[in-house]
Amino acid sequence: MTSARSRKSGRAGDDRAERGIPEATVARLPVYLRALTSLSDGDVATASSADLATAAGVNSAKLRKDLSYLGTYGTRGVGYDVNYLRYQIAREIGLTQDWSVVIVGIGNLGRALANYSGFASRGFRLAALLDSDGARVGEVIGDLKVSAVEDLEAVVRDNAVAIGVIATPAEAAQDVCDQLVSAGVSSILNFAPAVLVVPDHVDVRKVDLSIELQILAYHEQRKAQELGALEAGAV
Amino acid sequence: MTSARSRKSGRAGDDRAERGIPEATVARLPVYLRALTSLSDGDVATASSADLATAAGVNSAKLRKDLSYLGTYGTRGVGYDVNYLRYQIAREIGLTQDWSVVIVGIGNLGRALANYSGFASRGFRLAALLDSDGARVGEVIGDLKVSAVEDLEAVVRDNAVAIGVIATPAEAAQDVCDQLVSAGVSSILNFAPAVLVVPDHVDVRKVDLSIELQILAYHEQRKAQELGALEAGAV
DNA sequence: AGAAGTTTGTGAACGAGAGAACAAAATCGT
DNA sequence: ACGATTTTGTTCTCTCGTTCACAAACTTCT
Ligand SMILES: NC(=O)c1ccc[n+]([C@@H]2O[C@H](COP(=O)([O-])OP(=O)(O)OC[C@H]3O[C@@H](n4cnc5c(N)ncnc54)[C@H](O)[C@@H]3O)[C@@H](O)[C@H]2O)c1
Ligand SMILES: NC(=O)c1ccc[n+]([C@@H]2O[C@H](COP(=O)([O-])OP(=O)(O)OC[C@H]3O[C@@H](n4cnc5c(N)ncnc54)[C@H](O)[C@@H]3O)[C@@H](O)[C@H]2O)c1
Repeated sequence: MTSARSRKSGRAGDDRAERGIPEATVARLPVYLRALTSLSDGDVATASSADLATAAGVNSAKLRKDLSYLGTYGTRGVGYDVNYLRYQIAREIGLTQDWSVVIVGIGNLGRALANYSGFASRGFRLAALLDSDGARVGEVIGDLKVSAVEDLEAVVRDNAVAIGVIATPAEAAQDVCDQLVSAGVSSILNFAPAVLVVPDHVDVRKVDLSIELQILAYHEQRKAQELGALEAGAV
Repeated sequence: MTSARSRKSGRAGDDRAERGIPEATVARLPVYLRALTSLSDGDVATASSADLATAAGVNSAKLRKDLSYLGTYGTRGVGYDVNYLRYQIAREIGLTQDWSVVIVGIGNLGRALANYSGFASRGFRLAALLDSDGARVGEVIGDLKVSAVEDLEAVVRDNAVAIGVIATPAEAAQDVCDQLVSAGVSSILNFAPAVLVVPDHVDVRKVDLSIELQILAYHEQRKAQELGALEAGAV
């Protein structure tokens, strides 16, 4: 997994963006991208790290350090050229090319995802919607028809699909995941509350509503306790 | 914000779970809880840290350390009592009480969320569905009727709502957020692609599909580049 | 009872990330 | 031309999180 990661620069004289941006930074780049797009829409040509940091909701030092991993795209005393930086980040993330995506499990959530316009807006193209329920196959959502899950392998092959979205019940998730992986998908976004086991070369990210709510509940409870302790102390 | 955090134990002799579990641990507790529930359903009475770690998809040492923040609930040479540990985690997170939740923005996504059964299963009770679109008000989803967003304050007050879910377009998110906060909500789960500004005492967590896809795309691109470099090197 | 085998809880080493602080590099005003 | 001002890029320090490794504590077998 880490075979080629810690190698110091491949070719001589190529220190720029030395293959390997910290994970925490990668997770923030899309946020910066969004902030830049919003500034660009407002006809702002140049922005300082402080401006950008405010728009992105982060510390300005952190933002500058993040951007420094990509290269030196700013100008001291001036700031960053909004459109130029936007393009550089997009290129670094890989948004200058299109990505084909399949959604498996077209229930409540899958249908919402299929209808989501923000999907296509950033170079993510829906190649197919797949479901195992015969009653759902053939239904039209947006501009796509729901296909049978049996077509998965053909769809992935024909559309060079790299990213699979799982929106099935938890029980089916691992099975669907295995099918995706064996068809050649190497990135998976999982909405089902299940732990997925995948080979090393496959990336999995999960979105879990229930976990988010529980984290909020924990802090909410703590706030209440703190208040209680405060009142008790005041007596 | 950190006023009472670094104080050493409140009462004498009360070192157990000394108010303040690391954030990374808090985020994993719900995963452990899910693993325990699944084991309990399979009539497993006792599980070792290795068993649990496998079920939760984490390192066993990490799991043990996480659990040690709650107290010493395991037995050396044996493992953990599944149901006992399950209760302890649930209590620590605050799931032994019910939490009232409102969803604002009943479009594609909000409707899917409202239909989501996994919501209620863990002590999260939907108090209301709110939308600003008059055409949507009155529509029935699940066992709730969509209310006008003008009712927000009354709903929050009458149901002691602590958690608000935002599923409106990005443009409306900050405005809705402000309304929620001023009505008394102190935890917010945001699905809109917008940076929310809130007072210190309010917690915000975001779920952002677009960001997740972009992170996957970055790694996907890197994998492809690595492969390319490998082939070039082999020539 | 005592030896052998398990498994927890935690100290210590290591690594990653956040933020403060500042020198270097650019612009602007005179 | 040159000092004052702005703002980046980076170094340094500190905090937080992960993982290893092992003594302590428990069970089981003889
Ligand atoms: N609805 C939500 O708001 C929400 C929120 C968070 C998480 N989730 C999770 O997302 C998942 C989907 O939720 P939902 O509400 O859409 O459920 P759903 O029951 O409405 O839809 C599930 C769909 O998956 C299909 N399916 C089942 N097995 C399949 C298989 N092996 N291959 C292909 N398709 C299969 C079903 O036919 C159905 O259409 C669940 O795991 C749920 O826990 C949903
Ligand atoms: N649909 C998805 O799968 C998906 C996925 C990821 C993120 N999102 C995000 O979630 C949000 C909702 O997406 P959607 O597809 O459901 O959009 P949508 O347009 O279908 O629904 C938005 C709803 O919000 C309501 N609304 C607008 N302004 C409001 C206000 N001020 N107060 C109360 N209600 C208001 C609208 O009437 C509408 O019903 C968007 O920000 C979107 O970017 C959606």
